[in-house]
Amino acid sequence: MSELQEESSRSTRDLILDEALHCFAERGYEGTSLNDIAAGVGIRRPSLLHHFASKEVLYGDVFERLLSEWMERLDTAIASPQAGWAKAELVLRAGFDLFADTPDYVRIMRREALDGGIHLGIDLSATLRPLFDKACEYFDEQMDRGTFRRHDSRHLLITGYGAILTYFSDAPFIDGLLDEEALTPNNIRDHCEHVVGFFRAALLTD
Amino acid sequence: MSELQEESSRSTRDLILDEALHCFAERGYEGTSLNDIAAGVGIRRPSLLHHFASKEVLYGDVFERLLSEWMERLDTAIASPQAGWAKAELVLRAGFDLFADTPDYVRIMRREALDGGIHLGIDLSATLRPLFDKACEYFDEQMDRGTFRRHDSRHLLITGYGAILTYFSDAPFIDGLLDEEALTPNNIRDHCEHVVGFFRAALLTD
DNA sequence: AACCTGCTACCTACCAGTAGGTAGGCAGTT
DNA sequence: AACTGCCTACCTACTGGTAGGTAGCAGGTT
Repeated sequence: MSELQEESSRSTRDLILDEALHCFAERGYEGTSLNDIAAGVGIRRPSLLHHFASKEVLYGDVFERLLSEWMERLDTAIASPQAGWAKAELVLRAGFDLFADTPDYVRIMRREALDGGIHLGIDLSATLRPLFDKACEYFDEQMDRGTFRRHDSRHLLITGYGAILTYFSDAPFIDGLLDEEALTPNNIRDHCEHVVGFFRAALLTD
Repeated sequence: MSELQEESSRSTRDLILDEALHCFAERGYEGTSLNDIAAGVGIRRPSLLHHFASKEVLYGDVFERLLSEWMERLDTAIASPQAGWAKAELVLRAGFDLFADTPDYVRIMRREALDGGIHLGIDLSATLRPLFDKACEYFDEQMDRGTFRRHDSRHLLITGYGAILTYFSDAPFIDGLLDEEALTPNNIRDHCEHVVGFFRAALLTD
């Protein structure tokens, strides 16, 4: 029953989610008005509020979609049967691809990290914590058996998180430093290769 | 003449600048109202606007103070007579100390990088560009003479920028990952040591 | 000493504009 | 008849900014 209605309803819902994601990523939670989002979709604000009870709820739904998509893609990368440096490199590249594919997610994520998650009902760190812990275990294991040079695994992961995320989140700023667009496919690839090489140099002793 | 008047005037001005820095760092440009700042100082909004022509001007002045302080401290670190890895380590540690001393500056800086500098009259990248280029030259030189392992100096610097800045800007988020406060003196020192060790491992071949 | 002038720092009261959110109506589908 | 998706019209709260007034202090004139 009402398959078409649900179809069209979900479609509008998704259009709103898409536009909201883009606006929130571009200008932040406070910097984005419901009018902006509604206008981007081509409807009026009250019509938007027909689909989402409030601005907060909309923001939460945007973030939920982000997290589920990221978790899914990262989970498959982490579950790969590789081992040693090959696996670390694969996850690193998967993260890079993920961020390159979803730059708006990166920026909204960074804004949320900056604000400490005040706009979210959920606890962001707690959601990502299992992945973080699993990664820690992996690095500790590798370092115990001498495959990797010894580092503090938790700080190592935070350093990696910052190094990768920043290139995408601060792209406008980096544009000015490089005198060219940071987010062209070529430059993204270059930076990816650099980060991979940098981490290999820091972790492998050969 | 009127030395006392100027004294008290500058004092209020500075109180406003301090409070504005903190509010803008905490909640961003749009998330901060002039009422918030005025209330923090203990005056009314119109009185605040007596000292600063507009919200934009106030924000610009806050940022100007930030930049001049950062540039000054970094300049002296860069001008040190050290060489090779010792100099890189010294600048790295100076940057760490600088950020640890001024966490509000870091957060407002990161917000500005995220937004691409739309709130600022000045071009942020252009201001920091000379330092960036000088650092690039230095690394290139070291790599040419074989002191450092070969990396792309520009991407290397961006990686370093992200790795250091993130620890401070995303502190609330990192708190949740570490299960302890990221910005305690002990944890800051630990992360600094980690980053220094990580960069040494990546750059030195010994 | 008493007075006037000019200035700074602050105030209350108000402006137009915009924010998020609600009420109620209308057209089309089922 | 009931429901959906969207609309216009409206509300209250708050935004940045302005108008106009007041208290207090400095310097000069009388």
